[in-house]
Amino acid sequence: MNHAIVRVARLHRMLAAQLLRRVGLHPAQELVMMQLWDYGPQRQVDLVRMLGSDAATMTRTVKRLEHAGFVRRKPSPTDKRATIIEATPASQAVRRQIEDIWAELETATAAGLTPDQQAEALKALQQIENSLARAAFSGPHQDCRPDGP
Amino acid sequence: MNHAIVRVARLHRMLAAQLLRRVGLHPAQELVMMQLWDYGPQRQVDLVRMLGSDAATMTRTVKRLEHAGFVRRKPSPTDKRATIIEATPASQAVRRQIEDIWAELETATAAGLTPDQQAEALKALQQIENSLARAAFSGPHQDCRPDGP
DNA sequence: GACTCGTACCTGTTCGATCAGCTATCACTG
DNA sequence: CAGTGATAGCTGATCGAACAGGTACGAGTC
Repeated sequence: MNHAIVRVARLHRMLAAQLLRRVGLHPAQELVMMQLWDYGPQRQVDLVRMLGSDAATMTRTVKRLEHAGFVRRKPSPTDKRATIIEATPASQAVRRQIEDIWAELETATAAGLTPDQQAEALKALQQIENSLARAAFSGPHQDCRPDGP
Repeated sequence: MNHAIVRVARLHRMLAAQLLRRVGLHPAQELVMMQLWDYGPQRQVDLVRMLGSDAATMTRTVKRLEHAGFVRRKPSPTDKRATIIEATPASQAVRRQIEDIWAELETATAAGLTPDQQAEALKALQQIENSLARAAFSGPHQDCRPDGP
């Protein structure tokens, strides 16, 4: 199963990259945009939390998106540590395209599976996700001892 | 399904990285080693083909593995372009550990699924892999026309 | 032997993921 | 108010993934 997951992951990512290049985005950047479009302006930490990403990665991703003109940053009025990220009006121009790409990806993935099989596969994936999350986050404690002094 | 695949992929990779750090390897490096252990010395192209990776990536991965003492390179006796990669005797010391890690990963992944469900999930993954491969490699042809002159 | 074409590999570059280290701010406590 | 710890964000470094471009060799052709 490991090999299968690795290969599916790579192919899925590769196909996503291929499709996204049409609009000049890289994988992971479109997730940020979709998050912003769907839930409005928010802080980087919120993006990190929602996308399960990393703060350092998010910093650079946002920087690139800002440079490309897709997002804008403004200081939070209530917390001087935080910056609010929002999608620019210009970014709305590609929103539709990205949603189409996402749908195309979904179609390509599900091709060859009956609706029933799709539902089953989705359930299995979610179960696997839960198991992996448990193993990844609580498994390695091993002892719950950081490292001493 | 897209989101599920992305999350599972990330978690799976994260867990693999976590486990592999014990033996000082990074994700993808262990795939090369397992390939070499299972099928013996071979050329880089063969590794690339078997692992579905990229020639450039393989060059650097092999370089790091060589630097770490896990593999050795020797010129092919029959083809002066090619180099043969082989696992060093020293690498055998971690073979068992890596196989254990792989098994642990498999266990963590399958936890929460009955054997029947595992078989179903594996079949679904393979079907998805096929569909994605078709979409990724023959899909973007769009017309099979390179670009003219 | 010179040409051409494909193959095997390397290098440079860009991007995502992650770890470690750093600053600024906030919230809480004495 | 000063001290402390948590939080938000940035930067440097390393590694994998992928693309583009380049070198060296092999095989076939004329």
